[in-house]
Amino acid sequence: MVSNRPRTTAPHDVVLIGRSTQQRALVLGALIVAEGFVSAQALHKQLVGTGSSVGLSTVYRTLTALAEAGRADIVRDTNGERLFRHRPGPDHRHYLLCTECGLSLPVESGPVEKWAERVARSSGFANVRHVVELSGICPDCERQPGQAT
Amino acid sequence: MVSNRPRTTAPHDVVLIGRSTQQRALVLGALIVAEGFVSAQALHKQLVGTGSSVGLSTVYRTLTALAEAGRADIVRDTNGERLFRHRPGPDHRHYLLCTECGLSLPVESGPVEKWAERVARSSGFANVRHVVELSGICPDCERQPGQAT
DNA sequence: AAGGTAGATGAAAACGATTTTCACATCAAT
DNA sequence: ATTGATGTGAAAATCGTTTTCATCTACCTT
Ligand SMILES: [Mn+2]
Ligand SMILES: [Mn+2]
Ligand SMILES: [Zn+2]
Ligand SMILES: [Zn+2]
Repeated sequence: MVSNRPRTTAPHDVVLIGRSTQQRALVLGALIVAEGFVSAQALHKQLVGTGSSVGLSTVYRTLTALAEAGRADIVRDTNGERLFRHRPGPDHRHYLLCTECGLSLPVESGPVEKWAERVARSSGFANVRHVVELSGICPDCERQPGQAT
Repeated sequence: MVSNRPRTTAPHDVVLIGRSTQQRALVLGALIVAEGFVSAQALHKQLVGTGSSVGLSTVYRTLTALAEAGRADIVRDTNGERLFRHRPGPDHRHYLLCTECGLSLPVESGPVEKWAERVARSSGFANVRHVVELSGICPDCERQPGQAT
């Protein structure tokens, strides 16, 4: 039983999905820096803008893989576009998202978790998932309309 | 002040969005008969199959209008496809949806409504909406896998 | 019962996000 | 270094949905 821990270290953290490539490190790094929900396209534009050219397909593939590995959350905005957010810990959260400026506020979700579990148990359904998204206009945007990017 | 109530009656019910046309009656009728969540495309196929040819654009337009008028609920399935369901009353509900067969079960959502309202109030956000979707495998589908349409 | 017109329809094209293809590059184990 | 599995990316394909625009129609006014 020889130990075989990794020999290389990546900028932020080692990508734990498949091989460790430069592109995956870049995407993960950008996602972490983003500090909130971002679309694959926005992330791609930003990467290209910074000179770190990564293919759009690779951005999509990496984000999808991260989400499947539990390292990213996904929500859908009103247009059906998927927004990704880095999830540092293993904890599952819900956010209140400003539809004007994109600000996302983690909210206390205990009650809704308990409710979802109770409904799941009493229904007889198996493998019950839930999607809970709150959205509105944040105080800042409410005060100064039409200031968004 | 002369009263001007409608002079015609439609098969199921008068469509209360804009003009009353044959196509809208057909779409609404099909949506009601569907008895659950259906996609615009499925509804269109069914209408064409029954000989009642209605344009796909019209199906989309009608369903969107119904939803905006509060006469239909919309959920997004995992692929991002929109599913519509007729809403008879003015009450707002949430459903537990079987991802295998499409069965939808209305669930008791009092706690989640209260929670959403409390979060909205304490956040300072304006015009807060919520999307709450539960999905899983219904007992029947759990028992006999791969029986779906 | 016309006539006029804002509103509705539908076939086809446009859209836009995401996925797939496939030839080529590169990671990592030997 | 060799090598085979894996990842990459430009371009094309998908696919649900929206838009366009020429044509039609519901329905209000004469
Ligand atoms: Mn939750
Ligand atoms: Mn609700
Ligand atoms: Zn805001
Ligand atoms: Zn089922």
